[in-house]
Amino acid sequence: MKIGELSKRTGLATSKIRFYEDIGLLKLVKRADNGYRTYPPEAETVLHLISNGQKAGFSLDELSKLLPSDLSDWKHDQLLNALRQKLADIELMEKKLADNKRQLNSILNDIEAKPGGMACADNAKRVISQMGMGKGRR
Amino acid sequence: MKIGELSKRTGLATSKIRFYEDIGLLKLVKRADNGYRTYPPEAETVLHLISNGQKAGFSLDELSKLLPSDLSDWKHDQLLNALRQKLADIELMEKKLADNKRQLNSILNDIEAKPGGMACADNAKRVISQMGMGKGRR
DNA sequence: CATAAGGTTAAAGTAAACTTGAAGGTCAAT
DNA sequence: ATTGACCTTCAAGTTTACTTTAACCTTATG
Repeated sequence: MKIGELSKRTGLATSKIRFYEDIGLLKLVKRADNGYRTYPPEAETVLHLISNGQKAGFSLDELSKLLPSDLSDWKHDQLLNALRQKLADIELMEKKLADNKRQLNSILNDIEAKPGGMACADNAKRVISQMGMGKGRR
Repeated sequence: MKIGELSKRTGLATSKIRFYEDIGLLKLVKRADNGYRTYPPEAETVLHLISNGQKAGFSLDELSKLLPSDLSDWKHDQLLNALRQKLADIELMEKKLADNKRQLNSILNDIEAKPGGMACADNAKRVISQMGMGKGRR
């Protein structure tokens, strides 16, 4: 298929598809006699893998190391490990969020229970300050 | 505290902390007589919130709309609102994380459950078709 | 007093992931 | 044969999120 059809099938802009080729991420492409790009149906699969990989937090650089040019060459184990690592990261973050949520809820309950108090605001500030969602390195 | 201490406490580069101030994301800062930035302890909390917000998939732009501008100026009424807002923020983060996680899990499950004689390429296609995610817009 | 360590600014540079623009070639239909 | 849709390349522009650089000021220490 030509790039326009691939674009419609995947919902990705043609510029994006050409860009992925430029950076060596999408290698499943030949040229027709007129110079037009021609894609096998597999290309659609690869593009979906790329999009979903990005949604799951992978950079294009990571993806180009993970995805093979040929799907039958898929580095199965490598991909599995990478996916499991991302999943672990997310689960850790969910835990922290749940903790923070629980703390916030208890603060809210306290404040709503005794509206006149002056200490409650200070207390709230204290708890908020302790809301260590872990050391935030990126 | 001065910027160096805040940097050490949070693990964030001083350039990053100044940058967050530049774009109006970190407003918890005064100036000493010598011109040095001076931060209240709450600044550490806010920076952790920012880092973790980013990890949860928020852009700095989204975060500057979500985060309270001044933790130290919170009054009782505002505190309640801020807490409720924060709770809503966290729930939003949880949704994003759940989204990411669902994405990853569906990929993982399908790859792990790879039926015996199925070729990698075919399996990959099956994975994609079952992701139901359709067209990868971001 | 000298010097290092740490603070200040403004501006420029970087990297990722694209998009846009210009100038043009190809193809199907009227 | 001309229009319009679709294709090409290459370069330059954009956005986000920072870092680096340069020149300079302030504070602590030997």
